[in-house]
Amino acid sequence: MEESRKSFDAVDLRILSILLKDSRTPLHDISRAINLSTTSCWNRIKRMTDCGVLESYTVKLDLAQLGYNDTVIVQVTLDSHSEQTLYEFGRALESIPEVLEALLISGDYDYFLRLAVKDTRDYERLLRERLYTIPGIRHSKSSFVLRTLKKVDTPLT
Amino acid sequence: MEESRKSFDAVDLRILSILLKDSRTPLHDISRAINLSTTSCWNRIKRMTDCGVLESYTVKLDLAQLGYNDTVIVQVTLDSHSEQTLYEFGRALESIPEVLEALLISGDYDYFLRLAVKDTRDYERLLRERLYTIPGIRHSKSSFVLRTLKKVDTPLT
DNA sequence: AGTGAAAAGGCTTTAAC
DNA sequence: GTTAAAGCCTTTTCACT
Repeated sequence: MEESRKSFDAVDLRILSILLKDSRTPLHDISRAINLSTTSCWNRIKRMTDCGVLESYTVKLDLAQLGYNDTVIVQVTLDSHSEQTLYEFGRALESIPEVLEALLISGDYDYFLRLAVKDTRDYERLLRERLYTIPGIRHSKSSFVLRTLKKVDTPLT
Repeated sequence: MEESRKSFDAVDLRILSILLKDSRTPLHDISRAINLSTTSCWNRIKRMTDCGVLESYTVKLDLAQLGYNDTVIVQVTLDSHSEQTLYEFGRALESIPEVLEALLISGDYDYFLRLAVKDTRDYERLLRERLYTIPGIRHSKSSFVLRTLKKVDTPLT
């Protein structure tokens, strides 16, 4: 973590794009794809790792095969909007594995939650045992995801 | 892609958990962490790759460093809910890189979109030039993400 | 399913240009 | 920015339990 440059050229982006599709693509293949030596590719990847734009290497999993067949969007309104309440709400959500995403939203001082649940029974249990036990929830509204039209992690193509 | 078993034991999940944190963890380190030979680890990973639960190896990027500082949630209602309209809506969203997520939701026949934008000007441009040009949008409501309390990809710890 | 050990291949560094 | 080469580490295969 030495460099902190924040400019990336088109070649950098092409490398990231390749790594997004398959992070185990050999350097040799990357260098051929973008017409650059393997050493240059390596230096660019190292620079992007050091400056943090390339945060980590990970895997993508099929949640359905792990039993998580449904996604639920829950909109929540809290009683209070103090920093204290927000902090405790965040802490509580952190400890619930099924809460994949929790966003504080402008406008109505609402929260958007995205949950991964096994089925409707699991969803009901989660809401009753884990979510509604969090103090300070004034109101909530759930929507089941019927279809995922698109899901990507970055605007990079 | 030969096997299609859909049962995974605790050891499989531990391997996935390690790969989620760092997909470049050497097999040797994984095997030490779970008390299993490298070959067994390799066989389990291969099995999970073949059956598709381990979809792909990828990287996590820092979107802010790439210039995408803001996230916007857009809720959309369409004029028609026919399969044809849905299909064309999905196609149009597919071609907009900034649309990271598009979900068809139960209840009001609404869509949830999650957009990555550089700033408010970029958001305004995106809405005016790309989103509102899609035919069939009856109504939309935007919310800026003020804070991300939590964001993970799986319920696995 | 499991193991250890050998073979194959990719990563990383260095050096010279 | 380039190529080339060496050493190291990881992945992959194989023979066997």
